[in-house]
Amino acid sequence: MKIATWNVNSLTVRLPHVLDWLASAKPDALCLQETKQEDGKFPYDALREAGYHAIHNGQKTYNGVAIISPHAIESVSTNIAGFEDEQRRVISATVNGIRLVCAYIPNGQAVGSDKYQYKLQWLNAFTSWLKQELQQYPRLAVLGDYNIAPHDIDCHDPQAWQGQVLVSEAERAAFQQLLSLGLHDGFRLFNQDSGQYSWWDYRMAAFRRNLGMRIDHILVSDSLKPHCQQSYIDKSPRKLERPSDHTPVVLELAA
DNA sequence: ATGGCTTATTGTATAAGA
Repeated sequence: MKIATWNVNSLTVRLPHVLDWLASAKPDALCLQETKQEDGKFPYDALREAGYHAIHNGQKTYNGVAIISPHAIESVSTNIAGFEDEQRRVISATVNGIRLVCAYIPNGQAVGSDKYQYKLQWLNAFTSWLKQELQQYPRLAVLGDYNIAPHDIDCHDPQAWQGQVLVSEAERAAFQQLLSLGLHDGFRLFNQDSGQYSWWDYRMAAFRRNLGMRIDHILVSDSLKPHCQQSYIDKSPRKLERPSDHTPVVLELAA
């Protein structure tokens, strides 16, 4: 079972990259964030022709999340139960007996801003909700763009970024709260190196210089952890023409 | 040097991302 997450920064623009990546990587499930389109514009037909089922929770211009799989996608739910939110940031479903939560966690813009407060409130609601989801679905993975670099080694310049959004103490504490539910950073089960990033700014030739952040993560539950076999960041789509600023993160589990 | 680039919008500049 190969699962992956990718913030595509507009599926309208990135559909060719997604179809190419599906064909070469052959994931059992791919979670997308920032599709930036309403459900009526989602490319169900193109994906079906490529052999994939898909579910989408979208909106115009911003946000939007999807799960794509060649297998049956069951027990679909959207958003965070009990949390009023106009923004389409969560979709969940069961594939091959594994509960997949696809999440686009708010960016937060700047520490102390209204959007930062929203991010922290959102994370609080998300964590409370996931605690219940884990009881119902012990075999669970949370895949997405967390907009949090959990540790200094996940940031190319921790000194310059100290206290800023994506790395602030409150955001990192919220990430640790998620882990305290019995979740584990899938990538770090296999790789302890610094310089391992999933996002690079479009500006400053950041990708070429590897000035990035590791903010896209796959968290796995206690029950799934023993089945994890490998995890890696696939930088190849970031090298294409007109890439997303994020690149896929992959986790492989024993069948 | 607080910018640089990319996307979407009913645009011809602005907002947002991270």
